[in-house]
Amino acid sequence: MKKPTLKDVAKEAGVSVGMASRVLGNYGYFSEETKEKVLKAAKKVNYRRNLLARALKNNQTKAIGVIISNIASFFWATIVRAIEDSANKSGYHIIVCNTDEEPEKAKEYISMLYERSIDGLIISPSPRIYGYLKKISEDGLPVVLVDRKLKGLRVPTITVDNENGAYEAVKYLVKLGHSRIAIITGLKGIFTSDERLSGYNRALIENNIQIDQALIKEGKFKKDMAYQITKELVSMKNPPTAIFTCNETMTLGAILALKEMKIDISKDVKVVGFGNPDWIELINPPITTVSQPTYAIGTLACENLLQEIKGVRHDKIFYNDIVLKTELIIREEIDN
Amino acid sequence: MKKPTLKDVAKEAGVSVGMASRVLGNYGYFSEETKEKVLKAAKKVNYRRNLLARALKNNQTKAIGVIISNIASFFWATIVRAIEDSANKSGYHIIVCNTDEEPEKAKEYISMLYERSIDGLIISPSPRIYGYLKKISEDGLPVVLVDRKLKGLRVPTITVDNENGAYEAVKYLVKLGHSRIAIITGLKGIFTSDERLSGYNRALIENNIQIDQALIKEGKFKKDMAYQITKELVSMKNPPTAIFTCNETMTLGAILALKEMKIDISKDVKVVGFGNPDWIELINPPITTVSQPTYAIGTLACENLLQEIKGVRHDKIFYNDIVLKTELIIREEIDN
DNA sequence: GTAAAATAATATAACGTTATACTATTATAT
DNA sequence: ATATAATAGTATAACGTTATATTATTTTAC
Repeated sequence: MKKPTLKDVAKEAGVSVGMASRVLGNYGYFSEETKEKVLKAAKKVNYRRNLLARALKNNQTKAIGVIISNIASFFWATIVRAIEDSANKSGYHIIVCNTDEEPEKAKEYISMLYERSIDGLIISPSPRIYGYLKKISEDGLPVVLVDRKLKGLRVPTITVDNENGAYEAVKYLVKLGHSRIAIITGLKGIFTSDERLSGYNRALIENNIQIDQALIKEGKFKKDMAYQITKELVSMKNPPTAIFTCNETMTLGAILALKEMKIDISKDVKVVGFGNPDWIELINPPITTVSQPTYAIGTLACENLLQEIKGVRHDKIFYNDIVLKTELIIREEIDN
Repeated sequence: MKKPTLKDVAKEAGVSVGMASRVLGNYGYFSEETKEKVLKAAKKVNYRRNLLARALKNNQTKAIGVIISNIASFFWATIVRAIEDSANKSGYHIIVCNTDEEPEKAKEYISMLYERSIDGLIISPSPRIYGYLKKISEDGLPVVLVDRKLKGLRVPTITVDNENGAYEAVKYLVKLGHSRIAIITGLKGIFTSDERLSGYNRALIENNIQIDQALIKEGKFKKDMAYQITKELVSMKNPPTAIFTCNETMTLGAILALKEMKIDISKDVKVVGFGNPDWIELINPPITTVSQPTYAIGTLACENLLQEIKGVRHDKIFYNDIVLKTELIIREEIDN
């Protein structure tokens, strides 16, 4: 019933607890004879080490906290999968926390993770928790930001070039002849939302297209909001001829709205989306999207965190700020 | 730098460690005066409890292991999200493990989770690890199976009615006039695969349709395999007029193959799929799918596990075996 | 007014490790 | 032959909690 401990192994082998620990941990001095006795005893009593006790003693839990908005999305599920793969390889495990973009939830989770003595934290932060993160990071906890930067936080950061990704996408639409291009943005204030909006603006300005505030709508990364907004956009007196959606979920919402309204997305209203989940290929006629290397983002985030955990981290001036490239995947046949 | 402990609080408040623990834990006797001193001291030294130490002492980690095939899929991501929501509400956290259906990985994870002293395990099992699970469950670890049953394991189980779901889907195809219906199954031996195949068989037999082994293909739950198999099916001398795909990933693969081959899925080859992610709505013309209550599955799994963790669990004859209903979502206009 | 009961606080022993200090025995070097 | 170093092992003290036994004080009861 009760789990066997080192004490049980030691008793069975007829040695001290310390000796058993040495053999099983393979450090310090012990004779061949003792080794065999201990190993046999461990097997006999069916011993398994208690990582909890070890964590308390060694002051490292081999646990990594992961705070994101919502695992139930293609983007984050892929990143988290990559993080877990990478962490597991190094004997770490991850604790996944979903905030739904609510700062209060994030704070609670950070607090909980701190109490659980995680060795490091990977977080997709909102500016609202800047102070919290700053404190926790300066307190000595290794932190890596993923998908979003946070000005002032000098910690490794893995992002993609959102501004340029959006710029390329919108420029592409301009090249196709569009001048009334709407954008459905993410939640205002979030790094990726703002950067993608910047890219949108730059593409328009560079092409001397007047920015129309009526075409800039905040979809908050939500499918249903994008769905609603799309319907509204199309119903305008002077509707856009193209819509740029700022994440995959909103791309889905927009497409569903257009489909329902029987609008031809190859002619009447073109859609280009940020994010490239595998089901994008289902859209008919096909749409162009901005692809992000999601799995690589997760891997890099974890690898950088493990680096931080291992190495000298604080009072350091240099830190990684990795910006990965996006790729514009053009899917329609261009004949104009 | 170092985290403040109860010792620091006690020293600051001028009381014993035990007293500080009592006040903060709100148990046993303590005076109003002491209470205030301790609370003030805790705030002053910025005390945060150490859940690791508590876990070691109390012999409960408030950690739940979750072993699934792959979080990077709509189905599992939703279930895991539900589990996390439910666990978090009760002060638990989850450790997610991806096996990719490899029994060796599952065994390693179970071993790791055991060493980490999880309080309970939610697992989507393969028959290959029956022995392992049996042992660990009889050893006293609360276990709940999710999505798949395992004969002989007397632990709470949350599944959907796979057999009936598949039966209804195939019956629907028969009703539409199809008699050459192919099935792309999941990994052989896995509960859901076998049950869905059973439902397929029953629907055909009941309708006096000869079962043709050439139309039964193992897609192993993989998109690429379903893609390949679909191409092969269509290229047969006597090809099927309908395909039943056994999970959402394979539905995607099949549809992409048919699309690429320019096959009309409303006439030439009909597709009905098990699983109903939100992007299904993108498919044009629409297809019929079997919908599962994914979020509810996760919630129930976690709630049942928490029940097990709390209550008397062993030597018990009765245990929950919850089978949720699926729903056939018919999307094409029936005009024949 | 004294016994019993309730309250308040402390000291100590776990939980299962690992690291350190220490003792005892060999092996090596001069 | 003896000092030195390497080897083998034990005992003990942490890590930060919480529960228990213990002592001391106050309150209540009859």
